[in-house]
Amino acid sequence: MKPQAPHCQSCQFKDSSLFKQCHLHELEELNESKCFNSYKKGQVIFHEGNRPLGIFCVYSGKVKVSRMGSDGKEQIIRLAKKGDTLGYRSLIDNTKYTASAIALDETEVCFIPAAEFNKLVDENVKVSTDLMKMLARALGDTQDKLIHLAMKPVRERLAEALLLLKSTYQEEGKNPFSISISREDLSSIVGTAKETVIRFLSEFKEDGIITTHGSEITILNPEKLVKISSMYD
DNA sequence: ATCTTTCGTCGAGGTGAGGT
DNA sequence: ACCTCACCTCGACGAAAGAT
Repeated sequence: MKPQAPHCQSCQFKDSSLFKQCHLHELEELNESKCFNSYKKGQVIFHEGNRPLGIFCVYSGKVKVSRMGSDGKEQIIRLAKKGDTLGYRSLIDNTKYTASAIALDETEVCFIPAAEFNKLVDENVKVSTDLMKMLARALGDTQDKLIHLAMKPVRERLAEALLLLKSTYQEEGKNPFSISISREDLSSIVGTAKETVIRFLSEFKEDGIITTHGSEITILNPEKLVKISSMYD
C-alpha cells in the first residue's frame, strides 16, 4: 500500500521546520507542488555530483549524508532525522550536490521543487532569515567536526559519534537509547576503519557503557560516553 | 635507537536473514 | 534443509608517530 502524503498545512513538523514562518497560503502552495516518496534502506535520495532540482524534507526514517573520499572510503558528514531539511545548500549555491543522501532505514521524504522553494525564499523574509540561521548553524557544526576529527583519537570520536546518534535519533521517553547501525556506517561517521570501531565498541561493552545485539547498539551509560568524548576538549 | 601506543589492513570464522 | 550473502568479530601483523 502506498503511504499517504502528509499535508504541509497540518504536517507535524510544520512548527519546527524551515517553514514554520510560512503563511497558510504559502503552505498550501508548497503542498500543491511537493512530491512524496518513500525509500528503502540503502536507497539513494540524491546523488553526489547531480544538479539539485529542489529540497528534501524528511518525514520519517533516518538519512545519512555522505561523500566519497579520494581513497574511495565513505565519510558521513551529517545525519538527518524526521523534520530535517536536506539539499538546500547546493540549491542556494546553485552547484552540484557535494554529497549523497542515503536512507538508513525505511524513510519517507517530501520533495519541494526548486522554483517553489526559491519563490518562497524571495517572498518571505522570515523564511530566508531562518534559512540563513540554518546555514550558519551547519557551518558551525562542520567547524566543530573538523576540529574534533583532527584533534581527538578514535576512542573519543567513537564516543562522540554514539552521543551524536543518541541526540539525533532518541525519541522522548525511550530509555535506554538503542539504534541499529552497521559498523561500516559507524566507522564512516567516526572516520576510521570498521575493525577499529568494533574493537572500541568491545571495550565500551566491557566497561558496561553499551550493549550490542547484532547490529543494534544500546547506550547504557551516556554520562561515561560524555566523559570519554570530552577528554580532549 | 628503542620501546610503546595507536590504528589500519588482512584473513578467517561465526551468525542471521533471505532466497530456493 | 541448504546455500548465499552481508555483516560482525577477533587475532595477527605492520606502519607511523610519540615517548624515553
